[in-house]
Amino acid sequence: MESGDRQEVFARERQQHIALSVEEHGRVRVTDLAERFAVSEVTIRKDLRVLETEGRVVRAHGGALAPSRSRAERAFEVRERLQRAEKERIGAAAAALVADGESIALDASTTALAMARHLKTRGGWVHLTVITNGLRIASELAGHRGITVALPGGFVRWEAMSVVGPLGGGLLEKVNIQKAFMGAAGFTLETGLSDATEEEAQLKRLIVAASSEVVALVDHTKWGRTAFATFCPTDRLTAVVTDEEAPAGMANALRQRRITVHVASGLEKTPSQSSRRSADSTALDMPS
Amino acid sequence: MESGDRQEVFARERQQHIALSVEEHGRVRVTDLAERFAVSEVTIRKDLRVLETEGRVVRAHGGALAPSRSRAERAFEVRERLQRAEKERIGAAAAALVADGESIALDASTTALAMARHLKTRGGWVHLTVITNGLRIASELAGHRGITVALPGGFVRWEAMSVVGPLGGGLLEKVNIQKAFMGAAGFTLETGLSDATEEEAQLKRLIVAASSEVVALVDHTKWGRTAFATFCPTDRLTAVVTDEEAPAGMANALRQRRITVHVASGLEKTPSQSSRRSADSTALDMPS
DNA sequence: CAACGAGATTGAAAGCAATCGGAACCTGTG
DNA sequence: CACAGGTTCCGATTGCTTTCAATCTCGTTG
Repeated sequence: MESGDRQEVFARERQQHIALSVEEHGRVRVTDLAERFAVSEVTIRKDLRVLETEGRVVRAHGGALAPSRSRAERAFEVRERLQRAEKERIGAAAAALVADGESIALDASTTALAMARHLKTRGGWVHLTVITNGLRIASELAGHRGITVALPGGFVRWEAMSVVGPLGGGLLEKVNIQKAFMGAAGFTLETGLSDATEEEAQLKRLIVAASSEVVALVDHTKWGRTAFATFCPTDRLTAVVTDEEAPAGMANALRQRRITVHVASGLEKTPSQSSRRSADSTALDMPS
Repeated sequence: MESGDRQEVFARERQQHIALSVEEHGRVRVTDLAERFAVSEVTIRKDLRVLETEGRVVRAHGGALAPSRSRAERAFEVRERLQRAEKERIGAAAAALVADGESIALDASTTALAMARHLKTRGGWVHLTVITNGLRIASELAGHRGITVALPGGFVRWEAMSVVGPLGGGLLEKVNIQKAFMGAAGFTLETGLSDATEEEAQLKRLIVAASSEVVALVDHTKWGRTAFATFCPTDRLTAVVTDEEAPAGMANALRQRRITVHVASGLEKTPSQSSRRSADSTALDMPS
């Protein structure tokens, strides 16, 4: 950019070339690109980071690869990777709150997916009914002994692999749900649980309305944030499952409102014998 | 691939190859992989550990195995393999019958899944609406430019990864469908299209009722067989897409009833320029 | 028109993290 | 118990992130 004989090459322009190169060859290396465009490797890495957030390449140590899967799968997997460890723990703790014979609802969040995997692993169900608007969750749980899966009807939102829309009402108005386990994009005391899109929020409101109890599944990054559309006020919540880094002040405020706060710590390792009674080990007491 | 002139391969890339290898062969051995990628066995074991945490392989002494798929996935895959080549061709021919701007319905059959894959590949859609009760199809088509996917509500039948049940009515009573593409377990002139379970047939009847035209997707093994529940009488059919081995007599009888019979031969290869008019190349004339 | 500041782009440098394989040591399997 | 196979720890190397400052563009202001 500074001087010399090179022609002007805008950053954006260079990124396009990199993207094309990845498309063509399937893989590129940082060192090669730096040489080819006569810029530093730092700059190339910045370009790759931009392209990665756009979903056009997948970064790897030393370079980048062409994204293999379809757009929907990619978008979903990116979200799934974020705070994976926390979601895993939250999912395990939430799964422990479910008793055989219940009817529960799960939304289409990645945290609920983690929970579904734990329900699946636990096994031994005689009659568990799961209502979900998440295609991934439905696929995951289908065919497991003792688990019945129901989906509301509607349009498929590929960003979340979820079913939304006014058409979905039919099922949700007819069923009774004991506990709804809901992820969210934001969670504050004042606004409750909120999500990024109105259509997703609409369907979640229906789920909430059909449920006796509502359990929020929110890792610490969701606390204190507000997303576009609220679908569940704080007072409607029965319990909140979160991780250790959630702000203590807000957690205490929730307890004062008689909302149980389950903190899923990374320590508890009871994969097999965690019956539904013993597993909420860290509930109700949070250090500091 | 094997050795010698090995180019720099990113760790992530190598892991992808290992995962593919496991998927394909069902099992891999550490020593083989170490030789193939010209890295130490320690490194391969680290790769396998990563892939295991991602759930893509299951480690074992000496190597790794493909993760045992769920009952639902196994059942589905078995059906998918049967007459795969025929289903592939039928799917391609059927996809050629779809025009941009239409609303179509697909059932949860594996033949419809093959068709969906062709719709996806074809691309260039501006506004195609697909109503399906197949979870696999919905997942496959979601997120593709110009394609809107809708699902009826209901319970998930794991055997077919389909949505069934009386609750699903809501959506299907409100929408208009131009063409319904329906697989079947049996097809005769007298009984029409039939399926093995009543609940699946119930939902298909709703789809048929909501559609202007009905196109049957039936490979030759379905002809002349009758399954438990009929969901569409022969006279309701607009067209039938099948393969070359379908009985000529029955095909002619269909044509006499003014039902178009498309025979998907293995020869035609018109992936790009097959507009909706030209694509029924083998329709209406069946040799021998 | 010069001066100024906000914003974008770039890369040098320093510190951090991932990758890899060797070696010592542990473990599952026959 | 023998031993192939696995784990853990370590250091070397390479690549990555962050910080910070230099440079350039562009719009605004005096």
